[in-house]
Amino acid sequence: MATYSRSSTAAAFQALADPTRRAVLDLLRQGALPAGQIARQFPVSRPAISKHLRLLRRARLVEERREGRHRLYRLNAEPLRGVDAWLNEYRNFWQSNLSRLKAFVETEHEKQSAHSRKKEKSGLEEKNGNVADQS
Amino acid sequence: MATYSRSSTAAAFQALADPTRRAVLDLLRQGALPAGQIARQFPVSRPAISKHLRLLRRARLVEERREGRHRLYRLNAEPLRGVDAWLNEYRNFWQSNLSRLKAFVETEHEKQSAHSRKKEKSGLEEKNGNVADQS
DNA sequence: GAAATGCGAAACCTTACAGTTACGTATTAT
DNA sequence: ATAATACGTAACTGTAAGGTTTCGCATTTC
Repeated sequence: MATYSRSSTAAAFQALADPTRRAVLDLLRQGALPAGQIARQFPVSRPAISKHLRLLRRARLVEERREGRHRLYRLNAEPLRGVDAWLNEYRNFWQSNLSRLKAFVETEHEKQSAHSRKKEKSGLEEKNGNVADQS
Repeated sequence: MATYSRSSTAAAFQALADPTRRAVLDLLRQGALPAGQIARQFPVSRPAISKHLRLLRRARLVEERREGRHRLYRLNAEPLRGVDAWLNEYRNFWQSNLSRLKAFVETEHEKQSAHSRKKEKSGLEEKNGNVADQS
């Protein structure tokens, strides 16, 4: 697909995929920096960083401000709110909550396949329903 | 770069970059599903979904369990904890906190470029220091 | 056993992207 | 004016990604 949703959140997700870009954002958390000083912190060429910055700017995760012959890049965390909101729907899942459910479903499954193997008719929707119970 | 950090968090970030994969995870929040039923919900071919699932599995965001001739995929949100942790460092930035700082820096800059343009010697580190104060 | 079902893997194509070097352009310094 | 600085852009390369169609392999069903 690759062009599914052009929301700013989607752009943020895509921008965050690259570890160098995440590191650039990490760096900018401590204050705005000119492109050159950013590039100096990474084992890649300046144009490479320039391109990362352009992508980050497209995702509105950084803002550029021309300052004489410098170009200062400043972090704009606002698009990360969308990322956070998406993640929010998953918070329940990584608490002990799911671990217990997971264990339950698995032992349940082993019991079933261990002694009554023949009546495995619609085991699909069954499991489906089970797991859905966690919400 | 593209092979910078092989941590599971990095893999998660990369997996989340694709909107289809995020949608698959959203779907699986409601319960485990076999590949076919997942594929049916998307306007792409089944093998395409298969590949997405493989990537998600590599990132440990889903777990596969063979169930007769089905393969059930279940959400595993645990790797998202790393994503959340990364994001955590940015939470302060999208609160009113930064907005005020941002406004301050900008008016400060306009004042400076408006009346004393000549003594702009090391305005770089200066600004740098300013913005760093937000932490 | 033969047919049907449910998938993954292979082979292939196209586009995106991270990286490079070389060049152009604007700004400050001399 | 000239040189140096600080960048971005262009052009090119290699590789990974997402997509498709074709094929093959288990597992049920008949």
